Amino acid sequence: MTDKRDYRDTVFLPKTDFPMKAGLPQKEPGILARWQEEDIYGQVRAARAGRDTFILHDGPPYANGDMHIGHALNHILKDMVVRTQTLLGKDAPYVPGWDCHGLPIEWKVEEEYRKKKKNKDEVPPKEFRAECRAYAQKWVDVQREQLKRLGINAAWDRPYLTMDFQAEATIVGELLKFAESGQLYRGAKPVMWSPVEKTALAEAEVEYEDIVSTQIDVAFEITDSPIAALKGAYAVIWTTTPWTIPVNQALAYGPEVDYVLVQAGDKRVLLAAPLVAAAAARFGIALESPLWEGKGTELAGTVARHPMHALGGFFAEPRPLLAGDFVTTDSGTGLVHMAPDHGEDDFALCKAHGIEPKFAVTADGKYREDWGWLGGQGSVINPKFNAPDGPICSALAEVGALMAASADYKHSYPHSWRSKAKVIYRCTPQWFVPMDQAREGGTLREKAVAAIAATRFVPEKGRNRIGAMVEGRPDWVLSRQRAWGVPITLFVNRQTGQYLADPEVNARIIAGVMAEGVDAWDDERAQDYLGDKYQAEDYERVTDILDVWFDSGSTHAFVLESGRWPELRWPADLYLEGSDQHRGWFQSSLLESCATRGRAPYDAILTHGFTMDAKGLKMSKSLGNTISPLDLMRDYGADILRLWALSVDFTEDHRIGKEILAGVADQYRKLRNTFRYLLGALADFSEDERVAPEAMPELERYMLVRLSGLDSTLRQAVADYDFNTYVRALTEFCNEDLSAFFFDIRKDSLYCDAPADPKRRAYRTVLDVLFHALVRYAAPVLVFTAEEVWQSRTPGASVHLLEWPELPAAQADVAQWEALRALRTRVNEAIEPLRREKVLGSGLEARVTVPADAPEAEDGLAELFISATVTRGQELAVTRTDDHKCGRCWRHLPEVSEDGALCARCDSVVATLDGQAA
RNA sequence: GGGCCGGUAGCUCAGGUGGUUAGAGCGCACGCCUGAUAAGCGUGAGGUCGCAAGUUCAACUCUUGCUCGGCCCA
Repeated sequence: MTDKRDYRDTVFLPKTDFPMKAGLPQKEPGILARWQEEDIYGQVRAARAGRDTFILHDGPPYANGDMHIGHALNHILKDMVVRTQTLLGKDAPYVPGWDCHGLPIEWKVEEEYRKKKKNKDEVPPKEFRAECRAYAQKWVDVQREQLKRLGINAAWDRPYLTMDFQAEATIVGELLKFAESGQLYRGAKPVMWSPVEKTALAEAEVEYEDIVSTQIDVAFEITDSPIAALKGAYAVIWTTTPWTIPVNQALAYGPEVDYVLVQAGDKRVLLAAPLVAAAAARFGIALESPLWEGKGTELAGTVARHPMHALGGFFAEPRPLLAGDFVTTDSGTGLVHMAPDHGEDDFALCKAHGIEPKFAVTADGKYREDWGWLGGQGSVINPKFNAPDGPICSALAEVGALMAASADYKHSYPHSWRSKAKVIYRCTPQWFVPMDQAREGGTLREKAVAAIAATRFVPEKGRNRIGAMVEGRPDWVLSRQRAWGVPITLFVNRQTGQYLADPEVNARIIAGVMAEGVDAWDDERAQDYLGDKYQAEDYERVTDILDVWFDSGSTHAFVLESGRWPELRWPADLYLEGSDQHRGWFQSSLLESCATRGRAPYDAILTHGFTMDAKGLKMSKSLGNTISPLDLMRDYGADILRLWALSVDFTEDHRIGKEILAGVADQYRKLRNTFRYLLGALADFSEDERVAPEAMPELERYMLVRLSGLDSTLRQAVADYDFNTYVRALTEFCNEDLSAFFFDIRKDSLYCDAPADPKRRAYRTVLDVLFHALVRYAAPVLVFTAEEVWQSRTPGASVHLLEWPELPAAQADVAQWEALRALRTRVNEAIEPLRREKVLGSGLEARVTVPADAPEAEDGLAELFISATVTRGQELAVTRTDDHKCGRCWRHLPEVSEDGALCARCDSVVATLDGQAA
């Protein structure tokens, strides 16, 4: 025994084939293929059949283009919700969907036509819609594969599409519920209108860009006023849209604004006092001291006339000065010209005074042929048309009404986001849902506000955001003058202007759309739908289509309620989308459902922020800072992307970039190694080895208590949808409690104690408990890695069928252990200087003296400190031990006769092993 | 331009109702181990808590303004 024997082969080291290096980009597709082959989604459904359900209703992404980082984040979060609920034992089905109608797809198809020099208007609508349908289907298929790759567990072979005939029929049915209950009206209203696309645009279809416009000052002669000084003077208005002057019908002043009358050359002009200097600069003449001053309210009853009054007719009518709260002294003259056809404020103010819009500008942006001034001319968005030397300004100059004109006003102006062309406000007949119509149970607005109060918001601030929007929003404009969408299936009586709301007719319409889709709404079938009671020639068949937000706002009806997905139910437990959807889907669903069912289609709303680049700036193609989830999955793997999404504070805007991903990858490696250690340390573990918690050493029992603490933290995090806390708690537990503490201390026992030693058996029992808990905790996050870990120990059924772990109850003196861990930290601090001085290297060489009143550990402090002998004395001190080093366990113990000899424990273990070998 | 939200160490995040030297993990530096080894352990250095005023005995925490960024709207 005196020869220096190498005891390496008597030490029980961890044994595993589980690789340290993940190789996720290569490995994940294989796991995915197996899940698909074995129908993992169906297996989970079967495993949870009959349990309480948790319904997350998927908000449909638009079927246009590749998956981007926002889609990835959103779907990872949804998958995390579904998987954690499933882990908790709920039946949480997930039916994905896509939004398929709408302008962007239509535009893409038109673009194809333009490339082929084909005119869209020559293509039969039916054919055009078929191409839109095919285009949408193509991107549904592309996005489906991309989302699958993220490891999202969903009913990928049974998604919902808003263009399914059943969906289209349900949307029509929902619209007709509005009709039958009288919650629709046809009105005229200025809406955003694109003269290029000849259609009304939704706010979402408009973007703002800086442009330079012509600004003009126009003098309106005052013909009558209670203030004598104003008669014969000129009210001067300022505008950046000269083309609206031919449609002017009134002027507006601010009631609280101070006005002055000043001499401007040969004219006396009226304008706001604070703006005199700026106006003088534009006019290029001095504006002399006031001839009159007064408050806006004094201008009531003042009447002016249009500069082109000589044209007679419309232009000869009086232009009253009206009080408008929206008038400010920020710019212009403090007097605003009103064209109710072309501005929201204008429309509202004029309507209140009985002045109706004139519909002077046609769909393509020209004045209609019979218009008294500039009839047939335009387009009104053309800069030359509006220029200081253009037809409008020239005519105004001729009659001496143009005070100033210059093409130099820089401002932000709305443009169509597809054509990039300028848009205008234009009054057109549109279908509306009234927000404030008095009804049983309150107005739609009141119902929506009440529904918001009854909904849970995570984070809570979302309530305020959608609440403010609903309280302030105007009536819902439902109609679009486009081709690719669900038709507004209404018949309007040509005599009365009333739409038909006959349930029998409506039932036939719905049946028609169910059978043939939106193509069923055509003239040829009008009489079939109307039946015997009505004559087709008496009715106008509405040809507008529905705002796509009405489509998506109806998903709850055709997905949750229809029975086509029997695993679902109405209402949903949760809607989960980006915070932009407070204006979008959350709201359209809320309004649709409140109007037809009196409550929200969801119990809770979870929102996430947006993903910025590494510097916190938004991603855009023009900045070239976009990061594609497809690239990330190729380079890092889906599990890394998932870990990133679940590590950041998704409720706010958050960042992604190289450094951040490197950090996430480090975090991943640590988790992976924890599992690798568990697998290796548990090699050949069998049930015979298991020890009851009561029979375990204190350290093992303490670790079980720590684990149950982690368990509570994770459960709470799931309940709060606080995934950042979930991931952080999990990794910190692995790092601090396990790797740096428990595993490190018990290394000696695992390696050197006899397999049958009660301490080692207890340790391995706890490792087994840890394994089963941690692999489940990790499964919703690292879906691929958890499966790889699980399969490597227990090949067969998927880890994703398992339920939340049940932990053995254990007792430990936690306060005592906290004191011990604090002491351990102080000992480590004390060892460090000796390392610097090369007095010792390994902590096993440290002889530690602790204060007499220091806490004691069951198996001694040396084991806890991973040090040599520990004694008690006055204060904490460390010296190098005099004891010799055991040749097997490397501990320095008094009983070891010389370096390389064995300690009592090792001697016994080796003897047994030698005996077995012999 | 308006509404709402956010800006804590290199990174990701904690910091009830204002109260001693602002915390964690990772990364980094230095060191230990070489029987979890492209692993494990230890120690340490990093922050004028976006900026500026104000309220207060006391502010990362309250108020105002500014700034940067974001979403929505105009």
